[in-house]
Amino acid sequence: MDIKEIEKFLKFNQIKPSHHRLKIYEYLVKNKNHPTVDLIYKELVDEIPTLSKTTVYNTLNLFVEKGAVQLITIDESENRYDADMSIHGHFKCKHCGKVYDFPVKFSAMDMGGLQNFQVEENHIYLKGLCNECQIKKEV
Amino acid sequence: MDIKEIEKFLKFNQIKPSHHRLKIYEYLVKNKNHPTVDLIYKELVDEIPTLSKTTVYNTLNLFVEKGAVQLITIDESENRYDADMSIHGHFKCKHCGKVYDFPVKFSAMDMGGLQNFQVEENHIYLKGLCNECQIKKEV
DNA sequence: TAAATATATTGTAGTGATTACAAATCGAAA
DNA sequence: TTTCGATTTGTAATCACTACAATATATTTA
Ligand SMILES: [Mn+2]
Ligand SMILES: [Mn+2]
Ligand SMILES: [Zn+2]
Ligand SMILES: [Zn+2]
Repeated sequence: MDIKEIEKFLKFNQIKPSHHRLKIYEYLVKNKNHPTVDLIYKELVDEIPTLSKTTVYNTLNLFVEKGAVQLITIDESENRYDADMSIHGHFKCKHCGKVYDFPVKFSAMDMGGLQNFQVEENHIYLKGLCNECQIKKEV
Repeated sequence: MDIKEIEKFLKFNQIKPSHHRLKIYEYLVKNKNHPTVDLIYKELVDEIPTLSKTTVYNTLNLFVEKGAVQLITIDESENRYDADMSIHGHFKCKHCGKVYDFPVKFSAMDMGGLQNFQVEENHIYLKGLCNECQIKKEV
Protein backbone atom coordinates (compact mmCIF):
# COMPACT_ATOMS: atom_id res chain seq x y z
CA MET A 1 0.00 0.00 0.00
CA ASP A 2 1.74 3.15 -1.17
CA ILE A 3 0.99 6.71 -0.15
CA LYS A 4 -1.43 7.26 -3.02
CA GLU A 5 -3.45 4.23 -2.04
CA ILE A 6 -3.48 5.31 1.59
CA GLU A 7 -4.81 8.67 0.54
CA LYS A 8 -7.58 6.99 -1.42
CA PHE A 9 -8.38 4.68 1.46
CA LEU A 10 -8.71 7.53 3.95
CA LYS A 11 -10.89 9.54 1.59
CA PHE A 12 -13.06 6.49 1.04
CA ASN A 13 -13.58 6.37 4.80
CA GLN A 14 -14.55 10.05 4.99
CA ILE A 15 -11.21 11.05 6.48
CA LYS A 16 -9.44 14.08 5.04
CA PRO A 17 -5.92 12.90 4.28
CA SER A 18 -3.73 15.42 6.06
CA HIS A 19 0.00 14.82 6.23
CA HIS A 20 -0.08 13.59 9.82
CA ARG A 21 -3.02 11.31 9.17
CA LEU A 22 -1.28 9.78 6.17
CA LYS A 23 1.87 9.17 8.19
CA ILE A 24 0.03 7.62 11.13
CA TYR A 25 -2.03 5.35 8.93
CA GLU A 26 1.07 4.43 6.94
CA TYR A 27 2.83 3.51 10.17
CA LEU A 28 0.02 1.13 11.10
CA VAL A 29 0.02 -0.52 7.68
CA LYS A 30 3.76 -0.92 7.37
CA ASN A 31 4.40 -2.08 10.94
CA LYS A 32 1.89 -4.77 11.69
CA ASN A 33 2.85 -4.59 15.33
CA HIS A 34 -0.18 -3.53 17.33
CA PRO A 35 1.17 -0.30 18.67
CA THR A 36 0.09 1.90 21.53
CA VAL A 37 -0.28 5.66 21.09
CA ASP A 38 3.01 6.15 22.87
CA LEU A 39 4.87 3.87 20.48
CA ILE A 40 3.41 5.49 17.38
CA TYR A 41 4.35 8.89 18.73
CA LYS A 42 7.92 7.85 19.58
CA GLU A 43 8.43 6.23 16.19
CA LEU A 44 7.12 9.17 14.18
CA VAL A 45 8.36 12.16 16.13
CA ASP A 46 11.86 11.98 14.61
CA GLU A 47 10.45 12.20 11.13
CA ILE A 48 7.79 14.75 12.10
CA PRO A 49 9.40 16.85 14.83
CA THR A 50 6.34 19.06 15.34
CA LEU A 51 4.09 16.05 16.02
CA SER A 52 2.02 16.27 19.17
CA LYS A 53 0.83 13.27 21.14
CA THR A 54 -2.63 14.81 21.23
CA THR A 55 -2.69 14.58 17.45
CA VAL A 56 -1.91 10.89 17.64
CA TYR A 57 -4.82 10.41 20.06
CA ASN A 58 -7.14 12.56 17.94
CA THR A 59 -6.18 10.81 14.75
CA LEU A 60 -6.60 7.29 16.09
CA ASN A 61 -9.95 8.16 17.64
CA LEU A 62 -11.04 9.51 14.27
CA PHE A 63 -9.82 6.38 12.46
CA VAL A 64 -11.70 4.12 14.88
CA GLU A 65 -14.84 6.25 14.65
CA LYS A 66 -14.78 6.07 10.86
CA GLY A 67 -14.12 2.34 10.90
CA ALA A 68 -10.71 2.60 9.25
CA VAL A 69 -8.78 1.06 12.15
CA GLN A 70 -9.69 -1.20 15.05
CA LEU A 71 -9.11 -0.64 18.73
CA ILE A 72 -7.57 -3.58 20.56
CA THR A 73 -8.13 -3.89 24.31
CA ILE A 74 -5.91 -6.89 24.96
CA ASP A 75 -3.90 -4.86 27.48
CA GLU A 76 -5.33 -3.89 30.82
CA SER A 77 -3.89 -0.40 30.90
CA GLU A 78 -3.13 0.77 27.37
CA ASN A 79 -5.06 0.68 24.13
CA ARG A 80 -3.56 -0.71 20.94
CA TYR A 81 -4.51 -0.13 17.30
CA ASP A 82 -4.65 -2.30 14.20
CA ALA A 83 -5.14 -1.28 10.57
CA ASP A 84 -6.14 -4.86 9.71
CA MET A 85 -9.94 -4.76 9.89
CA SER A 86 -10.46 -8.40 8.98
CA ILE A 87 -11.68 -10.81 11.65
CA HIS A 88 -8.59 -12.36 13.17
CA GLY A 89 -7.30 -13.26 16.61
CA HIS A 90 -4.52 -11.73 18.70
CA PHE A 91 -2.06 -13.59 20.89
CA LYS A 92 -0.12 -11.61 23.47
CA CYS A 93 3.01 -13.17 24.91
CA LYS A 94 3.16 -12.57 28.65
CA HIS A 95 6.94 -12.72 28.54
CA CYS A 96 8.05 -10.54 25.61
CA GLY A 97 4.84 -8.55 25.24
CA LYS A 98 4.63 -9.07 21.49
CA VAL A 99 1.14 -9.27 19.97
CA TYR A 100 0.76 -11.85 17.18
CA ASP A 101 -2.04 -12.27 14.65
CA PHE A 102 -3.70 -15.61 14.01
CA PRO A 103 -6.56 -16.71 11.75
CA VAL A 104 -9.98 -17.43 13.23
CA LYS A 105 -12.65 -19.74 11.87
CA PHE A 106 -15.45 -17.48 12.79
CA SER A 107 -18.30 -19.76 11.85
CA ALA A 108 -17.53 -21.68 14.99
CA MET A 109 -18.47 -18.84 17.28
CA ASP A 110 -22.19 -19.30 17.00
CA MET A 111 -23.19 -17.49 20.20
CA GLY A 112 -25.50 -20.32 21.15
CA GLY A 113 -27.01 -18.61 24.16
CA LEU A 114 -27.60 -15.19 22.67
CA GLN A 115 -30.45 -15.18 20.18
CA ASN A 116 -31.11 -12.03 18.20
CA PHE A 117 -28.00 -10.20 19.28
CA GLN A 118 -26.54 -7.96 16.61
CA VAL A 119 -22.76 -8.34 16.52
CA GLU A 120 -20.73 -5.37 15.30
CA GLU A 121 -17.25 -6.18 16.60
CA ASN A 122 -15.29 -9.38 17.21
CA HIS A 123 -12.31 -9.54 19.52
CA ILE A 124 -10.44 -12.75 20.18
CA TYR A 125 -7.53 -12.44 22.55
CA LEU A 126 -5.25 -15.22 23.77
CA LYS A 127 -2.41 -14.83 26.23
CA GLY A 128 0.47 -17.09 27.13
CA LEU A 129 4.01 -17.83 26.01
CA CYS A 130 5.08 -17.40 22.41
CA ASN A 131 7.17 -19.94 20.58
CA GLU A 132 10.43 -18.00 20.89
CA CYS A 133 10.03 -17.28 24.58
CA GLN A 134 9.36 -20.96 25.35
CA ILE A 135 12.54 -21.98 23.56
CA LYS A 136 14.57 -19.41 25.50
CA LYS A 137 13.17 -20.67 28.80
CA GLU A 138 14.01 -24.30 27.98
CA VAL A 139 17.70 -23.50 27.54
CA MET B 1 -22.08 -21.33 46.86
CA ASP B 2 -22.49 -20.44 50.50
CA ILE B 3 -20.00 -18.63 52.71
CA LYS B 4 -18.38 -21.87 53.93
CA GLU B 5 -17.74 -23.01 50.37
CA ILE B 6 -16.33 -19.62 49.46
CA GLU B 7 -13.94 -19.87 52.38
CA LYS B 8 -12.82 -23.29 51.20
CA PHE B 9 -12.42 -22.06 47.64
CA LEU B 10 -10.25 -19.12 48.66
CA LYS B 11 -8.07 -21.32 50.88
CA PHE B 12 -7.69 -23.79 48.05
CA ASN B 13 -6.34 -20.94 45.92
CA GLN B 14 -3.83 -19.87 48.59
CA ILE B 15 -5.88 -16.84 49.61
CA LYS B 16 -6.40 -16.19 53.32
CA PRO B 17 -10.14 -15.71 53.69
CA SER B 18 -10.47 -12.41 55.50
CA HIS B 19 -13.89 -10.88 55.96
CA HIS B 20 -13.46 -8.38 53.11
CA ARG B 21 -12.12 -10.99 50.75
CA LEU B 22 -15.05 -13.28 51.48
CA LYS B 23 -17.52 -10.48 50.83
CA ILE B 24 -15.87 -9.38 47.59
CA TYR B 25 -15.69 -12.90 46.24
CA GLU B 26 -19.27 -13.54 47.34
CA TYR B 27 -20.35 -10.44 45.46
CA LEU B 28 -18.76 -11.72 42.27
CA VAL B 29 -20.36 -15.14 42.59
CA LYS B 30 -23.85 -13.92 43.46
CA ASN B 31 -23.96 -11.12 40.90
CA LYS B 32 -22.85 -12.51 37.61
CA ASN B 33 -22.65 -9.01 36.20
CA HIS B 34 -19.07 -8.30 35.26
CA PRO B 35 -18.44 -5.46 37.62
CA THR B 36 -15.81 -2.76 37.71
CA VAL B 37 -13.92 -1.94 40.91
CA ASP B 38 -16.09 1.11 41.35
CA LEU B 39 -19.31 -0.88 41.17
CA ILE B 40 -18.13 -3.50 43.65
CA TYR B 41 -17.09 -0.76 46.02
CA LYS B 42 -20.40 1.09 45.75
CA GLU B 43 -22.43 -2.08 46.22
CA LEU B 44 -20.51 -3.25 49.27
CA VAL B 45 -19.77 -0.02 51.11
CA ASP B 46 -23.25 0.14 52.66
CA GLU B 47 -22.83 -3.26 54.20
CA ILE B 48 -19.16 -2.69 55.10
CA PRO B 49 -18.94 1.02 55.91
CA THR B 50 -15.21 0.92 56.62
CA LEU B 51 -14.42 -0.55 53.21
CA SER B 52 -11.75 1.26 51.23
CA LYS B 53 -11.54 1.31 47.47
CA THR B 54 -7.85 0.45 47.74
CA THR B 55 -8.86 -2.81 49.42
CA VAL B 56 -11.12 -3.64 46.49
CA TYR B 57 -8.20 -3.06 44.11
CA ASN B 58 -5.79 -5.04 46.29
CA THR B 59 -8.21 -7.91 46.68
CA LEU B 60 -9.07 -8.23 43.02
CA ASN B 61 -5.41 -8.08 42.04
CA LEU B 62 -4.73 -10.85 44.52
CA PHE B 63 -7.64 -12.93 43.18
CA VAL B 64 -6.39 -12.56 39.60
CA GLU B 65 -2.81 -13.35 40.59
CA LYS B 66 -3.92 -16.52 42.36
CA GLY B 67 -6.13 -17.56 39.46
CA ALA B 68 -9.37 -17.35 41.43
CA VAL B 69 -10.95 -14.69 39.26
CA GLN B 70 -10.44 -13.49 35.70
CA LEU B 71 -9.75 -9.98 34.48
CA ILE B 72 -11.91 -8.86 31.58
CA THR B 73 -10.58 -6.12 29.30
CA ILE B 74 -13.64 -5.68 27.11
CA ASP B 75 -13.80 -2.00 28.07
CA GLU B 76 -11.28 0.50 26.84
CA SER B 77 -10.96 2.44 30.06
CA GLU B 78 -12.03 0.26 32.99
CA ASN B 79 -11.27 -3.29 34.01
CA ARG B 80 -13.99 -5.77 34.86
CA TYR B 81 -13.85 -8.98 36.88
CA ASP B 82 -15.49 -12.39 36.60
CA ALA B 83 -15.55 -15.24 39.11
CA ASP B 84 -16.49 -17.65 36.33
CA MET B 85 -13.15 -19.13 35.27
CA SER B 86 -14.58 -21.41 32.60
CA ILE B 87 -13.91 -20.61 28.96
CA HIS B 88 -16.85 -18.54 27.77
CA GLY B 89 -17.44 -15.46 25.66
CA HIS B 90 -18.60 -11.98 26.62
CA PHE B 91 -20.93 -9.76 24.66
CA LYS B 92 -21.06 -6.07 25.52
CA CYS B 93 -24.04 -4.07 24.36
CA LYS B 94 -22.92 -0.71 23.03
CA HIS B 95 -26.25 0.81 23.98
CA CYS B 96 -27.04 -0.34 27.53
CA GLY B 97 -23.50 -1.35 28.49
CA LYS B 98 -24.54 -4.73 29.89
CA VAL B 99 -22.03 -7.58 29.54
CA TYR B 100 -23.58 -10.96 28.72
CA ASP B 101 -22.03 -14.44 28.87
CA PHE B 102 -22.26 -16.87 26.00
CA PRO B 103 -20.89 -20.39 25.44
CA VAL B 104 -17.90 -20.92 23.17
CA LYS B 105 -17.02 -24.01 21.20
CA PHE B 106 -13.38 -23.67 21.87
CA SER B 107 -12.21 -26.45 19.61
CA ALA B 108 -12.89 -24.11 16.74
CA MET B 109 -10.16 -21.73 17.75
CA ASP B 110 -7.28 -23.79 16.53
CA MET B 111 -4.73 -20.99 16.16
CA GLY B 112 -3.76 -22.23 12.74
CA GLY B 113 -0.88 -19.84 12.25
CA LEU B 114 0.71 -20.10 15.66
CA GLN B 115 2.49 -23.41 16.14
CA ASN B 116 3.93 -24.19 19.55
CA PHE B 117 2.36 -21.28 21.33
CA GLN B 118 1.37 -22.04 24.91
CA VAL B 119 -2.07 -20.58 25.63
CA GLU B 120 -2.83 -19.63 29.21
CA GLU B 121 -5.82 -17.33 28.83
CA ASN B 122 -8.74 -17.11 26.40
CA HIS B 123 -10.76 -13.95 25.92
CA ILE B 124 -13.59 -13.72 23.44
CA TYR B 125 -15.32 -10.38 23.30
CA LEU B 126 -18.17 -9.37 21.02
CA LYS B 127 -19.78 -5.96 20.89
CA GLY B 128 -23.01 -4.76 19.34
CA LEU B 129 -26.67 -4.39 20.24
CA CYS B 130 -28.36 -6.75 22.68
CA ASN B 131 -31.76 -8.23 22.04
CA GLU B 132 -33.61 -5.88 24.37
CA CYS B 133 -31.98 -2.75 23.02
CA GLN B 134 -32.81 -3.72 19.43
CA ILE B 135 -36.46 -4.16 20.33
CA LYS B 136 -36.55 -0.76 22.01
CA LYS B 137 -35.04 0.87 18.94
CA GLU B 138 -37.55 -0.71 16.58
CA VAL B 139 -40.47 0.83 18.44
C1' DT C 1 -3.95 37.45 -5.02
C1' DA C 2 -5.78 38.59 -0.54
C1' DA C 3 -9.22 38.27 2.95
C1' DA C 4 -12.43 35.25 5.13
C1' DT C 5 -13.59 30.90 6.73
C1' DA C 6 -13.06 26.22 7.98
C1' DT C 7 -10.17 22.50 9.54
C1' DA C 8 -6.14 20.44 11.73
C1' DT C 9 -2.64 20.65 15.13
C1' DT C 10 -0.60 21.96 19.35
C1' DG C 11 0.23 22.70 24.37
C1' DT C 12 -1.52 22.77 28.70
C1' DA C 13 -4.49 21.71 32.16
C1' DG C 14 -7.82 18.44 33.83
C1' DT C 15 -9.96 13.80 34.66
C1' DG C 16 -10.37 9.22 36.11
C1' DA C 17 -8.57 4.59 36.90
C1' DT C 18 -4.97 2.48 39.15
C1' DT C 19 -0.82 2.05 42.17
C1' DA C 20 2.69 3.21 45.89
C1' DC C 21 3.39 3.65 50.38
C1' DA C 22 3.34 4.45 55.16
C1' DA C 23 0.31 4.46 59.14
C1' DA C 24 -3.34 2.20 61.57
C1' DT C 25 -5.89 -1.89 62.61
C1' DC C 26 -6.75 -6.63 63.12
C1' DG C 27 -5.96 -11.48 64.38
C1' DA C 28 -3.59 -15.48 65.42
C1' DA C 29 -0.26 -17.25 68.27
C1' DA C 30 2.93 -17.20 72.42
C1' DT D 1 -2.14 -9.85 77.44
C1' DT D 2 1.70 -9.09 74.55
C1' DT D 3 3.77 -9.80 70.21
C1' DC D 4 4.23 -10.06 65.44
C1' DG D 5 2.77 -10.59 60.88
C1' DA D 6 -0.94 -9.78 57.67
C1' DT D 7 -4.69 -6.86 56.25
C1' DT D 8 -6.81 -2.59 55.60
C1' DT D 9 -6.94 2.27 55.16
C1' DG D 10 -6.13 7.10 53.47
C1' DT D 11 -3.46 9.95 50.87
C1' DA D 12 -0.50 11.17 47.38
C1' DA D 13 1.45 9.89 43.05
C1' DT D 14 1.28 7.99 38.38
C1' DC D 15 -0.25 7.20 33.92
C1' DA D 16 -3.34 6.99 29.94
C1' DC D 17 -6.46 9.72 28.00
C1' DT D 18 -9.54 13.94 27.17
C1' DA D 19 -11.09 18.93 27.12
C1' DC D 20 -10.29 23.07 25.49
C1' DA D 21 -8.58 27.25 23.86
C1' DA D 22 -4.87 29.16 21.03
C1' DT D 23 -2.26 28.70 16.90
C1' DA D 24 -1.20 27.16 12.39
C1' DT D 25 -2.61 25.40 8.05
C1' DA D 26 -5.68 24.61 4.24
C1' DT D 27 -9.69 25.89 1.53
C1' DT D 28 -13.08 29.04 -0.16
C1' DT D 29 -14.66 33.41 -1.53
C1' DA D 30 -14.27 37.95 -3.32
MN1 LIG E 1 -3.95 -7.77 14.16
MN1 LIG F 1 -18.50 -14.06 32.32
ZN1 LIG G 1 7.34 -14.01 23.77
ZN1 LIG H 1 -28.44 -3.42 25.40
